[in-house]
Amino acid sequence: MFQEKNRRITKQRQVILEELRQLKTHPSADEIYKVVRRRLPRISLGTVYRNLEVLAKMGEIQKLELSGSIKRYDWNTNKHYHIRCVRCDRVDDAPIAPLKQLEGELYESTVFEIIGHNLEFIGLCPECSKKIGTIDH
Amino acid sequence: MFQEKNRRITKQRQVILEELRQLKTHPSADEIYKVVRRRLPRISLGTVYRNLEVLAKMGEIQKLELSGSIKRYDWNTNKHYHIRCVRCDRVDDAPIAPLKQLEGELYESTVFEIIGHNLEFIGLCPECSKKIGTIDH
DNA sequence: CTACATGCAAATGCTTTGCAACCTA
DNA sequence: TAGGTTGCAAAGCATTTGCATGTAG
Repeated sequence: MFQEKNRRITKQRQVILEELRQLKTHPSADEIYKVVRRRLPRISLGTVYRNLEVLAKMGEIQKLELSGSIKRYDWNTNKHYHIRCVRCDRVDDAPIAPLKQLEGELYESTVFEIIGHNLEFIGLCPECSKKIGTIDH
Repeated sequence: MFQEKNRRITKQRQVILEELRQLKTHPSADEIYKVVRRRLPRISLGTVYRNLEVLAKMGEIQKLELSGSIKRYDWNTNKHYHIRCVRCDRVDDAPIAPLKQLEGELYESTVFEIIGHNLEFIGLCPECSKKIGTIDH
């Protein structure tokens, strides 16, 4: 069901997973590529993308559904929320418990079949906050 | 403050705004382009993008912060939530009141300076739900 | 008149894909 | 050895940008 295809354990796949788990941040494919390349200098960006996709499908990692133009990946596969810096795009976990009753509230008032929800906070990280001084743009 | 520059009322800008308000959906730049081109055949996609940006800065429309790879625009400038079809990317309003206490909950437990939040529901629109029959992929 | 705006095309940034060579099970 | 996987390069797609020309105020 979850594994329609025979997945293989390749060096590339292993290292990508290890490095992502060690980072403990929410890196983009390119950030993962840069780190992994230290151990596997010949790896290609395409392979990183393909493996992140595969690992997500396997349930080993989580592909984040965030606004913004780049995809990010999370070693933590549990459902949780995030907060993103509008200025530098840094992403942290948002320490707030999952809202379980939300989807039920919507149930009777939408024609959609609800699958889930994403909650994302927007803000300024300490560094950017310092640089800007105040929130105005 | 909101209008650092002298904005001009051009034919293009007018038509884009009118058409967006008439659509009452959550169109992408390209969808708006297709519609506007019926009235202004020589308009360019670049102009559509530039004007959507300007109109959003002017507060006439809202640029939506949704996950997924394309930006969408909303004639409704009030804060509200959305539900997006995972399959066809259709976006509807989510009829649920804004959660006002959310950001306060986070206030003490994050190092970020919170600006706001986005809540997005994910689901299947009636059409896609019919086609698929069930949620499994 | 003079900024701001437009059309056009080229460029950008992120992601995906085709393909031959290469491995893993 | 069969079929998934890789590296490489090219393609894809949404969006942005440079520039000469056009136009609103």
